[in-house]
Amino acid sequence: MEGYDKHAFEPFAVTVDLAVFTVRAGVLQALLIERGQEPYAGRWALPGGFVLPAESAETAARRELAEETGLSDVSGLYLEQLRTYSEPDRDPRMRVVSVAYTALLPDAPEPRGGGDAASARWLPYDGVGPLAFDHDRILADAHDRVGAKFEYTCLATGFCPPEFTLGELQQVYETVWGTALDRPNFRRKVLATSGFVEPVPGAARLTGGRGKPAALYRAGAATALHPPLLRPAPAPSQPSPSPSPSPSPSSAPSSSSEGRSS
Amino acid sequence: MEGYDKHAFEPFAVTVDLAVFTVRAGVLQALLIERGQEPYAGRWALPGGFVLPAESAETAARRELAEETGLSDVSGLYLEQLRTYSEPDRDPRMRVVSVAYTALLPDAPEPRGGGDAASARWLPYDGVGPLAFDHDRILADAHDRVGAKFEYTCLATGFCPPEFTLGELQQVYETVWGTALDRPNFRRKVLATSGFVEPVPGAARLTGGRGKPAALYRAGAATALHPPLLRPAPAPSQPSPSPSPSPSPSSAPSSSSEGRSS
DNA sequence: TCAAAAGTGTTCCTCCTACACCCATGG
DNA sequence: CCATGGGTGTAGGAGGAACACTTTTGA
Repeated sequence: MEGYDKHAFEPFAVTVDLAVFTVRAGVLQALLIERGQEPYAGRWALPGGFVLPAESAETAARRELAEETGLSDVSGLYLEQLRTYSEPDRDPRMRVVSVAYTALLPDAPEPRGGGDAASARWLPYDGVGPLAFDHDRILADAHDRVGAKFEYTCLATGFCPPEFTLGELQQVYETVWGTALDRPNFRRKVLATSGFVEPVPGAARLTGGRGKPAALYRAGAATALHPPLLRPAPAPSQPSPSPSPSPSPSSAPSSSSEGRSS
Repeated sequence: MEGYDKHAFEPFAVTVDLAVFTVRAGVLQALLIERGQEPYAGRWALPGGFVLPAESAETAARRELAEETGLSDVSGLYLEQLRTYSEPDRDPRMRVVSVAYTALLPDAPEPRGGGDAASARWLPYDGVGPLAFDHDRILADAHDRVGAKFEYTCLATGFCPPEFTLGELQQVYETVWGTALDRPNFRRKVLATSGFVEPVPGAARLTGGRGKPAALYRAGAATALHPPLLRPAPAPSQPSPSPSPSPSPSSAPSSSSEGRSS
């Protein structure tokens, strides 16, 4: 087991793949690029690239994220390793082991990638067609993980701009989970968790013209939620999403993705 | 980004490292091997090895697990990918990217490795000296993850033999968490979660001579815990008698991992 | 008869849920 | 004025923590 020899074995390529999410107008969107070459030419795929010899996978992920989004400063963004995908046949050309990362962006600028990405675009997560390679599974795994982490971490503020209202934060939760939440209770839970959000003194914003102006908040220093903010249990037998009529025409509840992989 | 060329880049070695735990006599133990060569000669390290060209990382992990433990059938064991460690300097000899896995064994046989392991042994997790490479961090990450998963999965039965008593299951929890639990409440929680354990009809075992014989249970089919079995909040070093919101923000007890990267 | 460990019951308190209700703003 | 969305209050219930208590065994 100690016989290291740099070229005694078939070389592995090590890459990173990025599952980048944003919430815009109540819709969960993923950053995807269109492939120009075989295999999977014309299909959408996750952004990513090779890990360079002198950098860690996380450094590579952050570099790729900056290239694909065109953002100059990605240091404040949430970026977390998801898991590694290593099936021998996941890339038909050669052996590629890919370390997948999940990233969250606030209401997103158009990618307009400064990098080598052919055409990077935000696409709605629901109904995104079959992706190249095993990227469907990676994206679904990332979504599951984000949804689960919403329950017991302060992750959701990663989808929000620097200053946001509690209504916007709630909409982030509802979009990612695909369920409606009770506004008064959501409000109390968030405010009761010290360090989740902190008020911006005196500031308020008109939220779409009508209605009372909402107070503004910033993300706090906390990273964990004690106690957790559990999502409502899905109705077991009958998957009808909402028994009560929701007059809001915006986001369809999108009863997708309640199957954990792994 | 599409320029694949098998030898155009410095080759990466891809390995798996195994964090294998067991609970014996109320002590959490980890499977370690003693290194015979530089670097880190004489130090303890995690078992592991190269991923072969035709196998996935998970297959490699299962193969290594069988080799190091000497068990012929490792198909029923819990084995889960932990995360990937890819710092460029984590192995001084060459670039090695390692996919770490966590495995759980019931009260363990001596390793008596049939494989190439120099000397594999169970060592108590607490006070295990500095390990080779970054294996300290991997082992600590694995421990954190196992502890966290105990809260919302049925993982703990992976430490138990095929038939076990609730007292033994509770001792597994107490050993991994390092806290004492209330026996009546623990019992109720476990039995209230359908599919966590199922009784073995009519069977009972004398647990150490004295005391009433305990009923025996098998692991059930469930894999998730709803609602979760939360571990008691670590006692704050500063007991604040006031129920008013005293901002004690930090209180990150030990979690050496799993933070937001900034 | 005592110690030890399994198993049961009960009380109190916290948190979650669900709604009802008031406040501010634009049309 | 009313529709819309922000913000507050409150009653009921489910679940957890703490602890008293009974049962069954070996010494």
